[in-house]
Amino acid sequence: MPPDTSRPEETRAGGAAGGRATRRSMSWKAVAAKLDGEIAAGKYRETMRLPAETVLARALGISRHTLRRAIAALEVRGLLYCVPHKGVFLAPLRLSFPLGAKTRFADAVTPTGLIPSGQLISQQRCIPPPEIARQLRIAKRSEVIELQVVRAANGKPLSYATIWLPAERFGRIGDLFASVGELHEALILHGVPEFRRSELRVTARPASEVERRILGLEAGGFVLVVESTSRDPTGEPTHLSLFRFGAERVEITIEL
Amino acid sequence: MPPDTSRPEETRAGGAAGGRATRRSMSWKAVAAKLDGEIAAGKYRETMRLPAETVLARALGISRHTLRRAIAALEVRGLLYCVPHKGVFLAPLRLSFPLGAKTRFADAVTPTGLIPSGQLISQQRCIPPPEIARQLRIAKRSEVIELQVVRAANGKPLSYATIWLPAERFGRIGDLFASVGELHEALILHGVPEFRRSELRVTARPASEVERRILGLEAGGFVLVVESTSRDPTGEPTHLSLFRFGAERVEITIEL
DNA sequence: TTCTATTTGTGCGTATGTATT
DNA sequence: CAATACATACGCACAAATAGA
Repeated sequence: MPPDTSRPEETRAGGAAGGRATRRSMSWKAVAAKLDGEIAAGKYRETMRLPAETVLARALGISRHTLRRAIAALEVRGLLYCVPHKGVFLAPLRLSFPLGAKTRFADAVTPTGLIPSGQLISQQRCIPPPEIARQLRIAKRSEVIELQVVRAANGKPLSYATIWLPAERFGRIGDLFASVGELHEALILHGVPEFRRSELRVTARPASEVERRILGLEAGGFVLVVESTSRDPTGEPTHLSLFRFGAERVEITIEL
Repeated sequence: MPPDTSRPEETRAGGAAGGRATRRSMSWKAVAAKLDGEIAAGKYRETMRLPAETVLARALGISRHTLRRAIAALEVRGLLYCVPHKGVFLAPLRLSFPLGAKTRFADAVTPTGLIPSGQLISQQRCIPPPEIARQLRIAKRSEVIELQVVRAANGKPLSYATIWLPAERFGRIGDLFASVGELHEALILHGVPEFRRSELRVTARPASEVERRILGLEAGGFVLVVESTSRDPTGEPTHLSLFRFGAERVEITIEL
């Protein structure tokens, strides 16, 4: 992007950022701050393309170099993103998704005023991959219930989750989930009054075709993958869940 | 993908997966399990391209349809990834990066046998964006120290972090960091015996040009962004850090 | 540059075993 | 019992993108 420097930010403060104005035009920092303010004030809309660099630079009375330096700074902060030969776009607002030891999906979504919903896409009883069995601390060839759940806010799909539970203990979890529409409630009906996530593993990777279709992502989209193990009060693993979020739509917040 | 169903997995077990073998060829599940085992056993190497679908299907004695169904299942689990018209590749192993309330970078890397290093790229004193000031609970126009740090394992860049600290309290943090090479130590020398991360915010987005260059990512690469606020024992925010990881290289694990 | 071979993505038609109605 | 629905599996064919000559 900026061919004018090999460093991400300048090494020393210097410049004409805040001091006396000995130059007529703005420093790249002033430009970045100005654009930052305009974005915060809502001048540009979500995912909207900004004016072409030449146009915007002329409007601000600065060189294209300076503008590009400012844009690069905002891009690193995640406010803008650049698509080569197409333009500069405003990064989409992300739905903040709190994920703590006890968070339920509904708790995460309702504060935003959106209406949460959970739908069981499929359930099946099967022998899990060895890694899943290990994490659930069950025998290698014992069965699990595998649930596929899509959760949405205001009808727009937010996450696509696969959840594994020991079949011996949670034989009817699928039907219970289907009737109450919440994993938390279904587990209570199964005799687990409380459970806690004990560990989270977070990665990001390109979305598969299935994930793109379910989450409504376009080609080249990424998913944010959150895997977690939950345990009942005795420390026994109750279930393992693999959440996939459209990366550009959410921000996951974790309380420590 | 599989045009034979609108669902990601079949709803019921059914099929001829485990039962008596009345057919000669394997079910797609058996194929997935076989490939899973071969991958776990190390038959294919990291990021290696698998044989072409036609070749692999013939070798396994199944149709290309069945093979594709199995590949789709493994792709959703993150073991493989497909690049259109190029091939199917083994997903790269990820460096697990534990990020808890008190984790230090060195603690995260040393168990792997890799040699950690941290390099201060730049430091500067400046007025931060309003959002940063708010999170640090300092006056809107008071100064902060902004550090740019690249951390590497065995010389390969792992993370690129921007760290903001109140300038009034941590005026010499940059020089201290440069001499000891660890933020934790530098903060101790600044009179902060202990600090804890109180909250994490995790997102993923396309890497900017700067990030690609620093982290050595290729075009189209994604960064996993982890933002966290740390506080001293009195609850006063000490610093705010913005970590960027090459998404395909790491897995972040969080103890709750 | 154009041409070609390779490879994945997608669609259709058909057959079969299992489960439900 | 039969009729139906469905997941599964196979073969063939073509489109679209890529890589190399």
